[in-house]
Amino acid sequence: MARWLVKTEPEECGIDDFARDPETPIPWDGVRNYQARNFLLEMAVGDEVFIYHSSCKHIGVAGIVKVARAAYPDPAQFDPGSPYHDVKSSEEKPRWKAVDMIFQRKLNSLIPLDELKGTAGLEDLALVKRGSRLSVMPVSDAHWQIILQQEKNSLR
DNA sequence: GCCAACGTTGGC
DNA sequence: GCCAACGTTGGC
Repeated sequence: MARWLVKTEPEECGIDDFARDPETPIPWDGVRNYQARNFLLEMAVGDEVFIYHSSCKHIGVAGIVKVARAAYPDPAQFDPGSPYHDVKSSEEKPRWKAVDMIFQRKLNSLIPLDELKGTAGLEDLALVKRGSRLSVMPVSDAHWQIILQQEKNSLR
């Protein structure tokens, strides 16, 4: 099983939106970057995913969701009314993908970005690298465990 | 294929 | 709101 991290603006779709209806998968759409899309394509049902809140008051890792449906053509790319519409994409040759994700749990407390940056062992995580704009990224087992350990540490 | 211009991301 | 960093576009 692989593990991932995705960025989102909580105003748009944060961990609380998953928690509100924990039995219902939510489409993860609107990814319009090739590197991020390629990671979406690698996701398998059951993979665990950190939800990271960006561009907001409390920036950091907020919770965990699971992949509920593997990659399929993102419907938004065909919708002229959508901000994610892509005129260069077609039903025959869809360019962009979506996956569905479902709630797993909220972290006991949000792990802020500056804590992630200050933690030994996370230097290689794309998230903490300067200028990184990648919105979907793999998380190694080691990185995953370090971040969960931070959650435990914050309880003390 | 190069690269300047442009639009977007995202922390601050 | 600012702006640095980045990805994409399009002329050549």
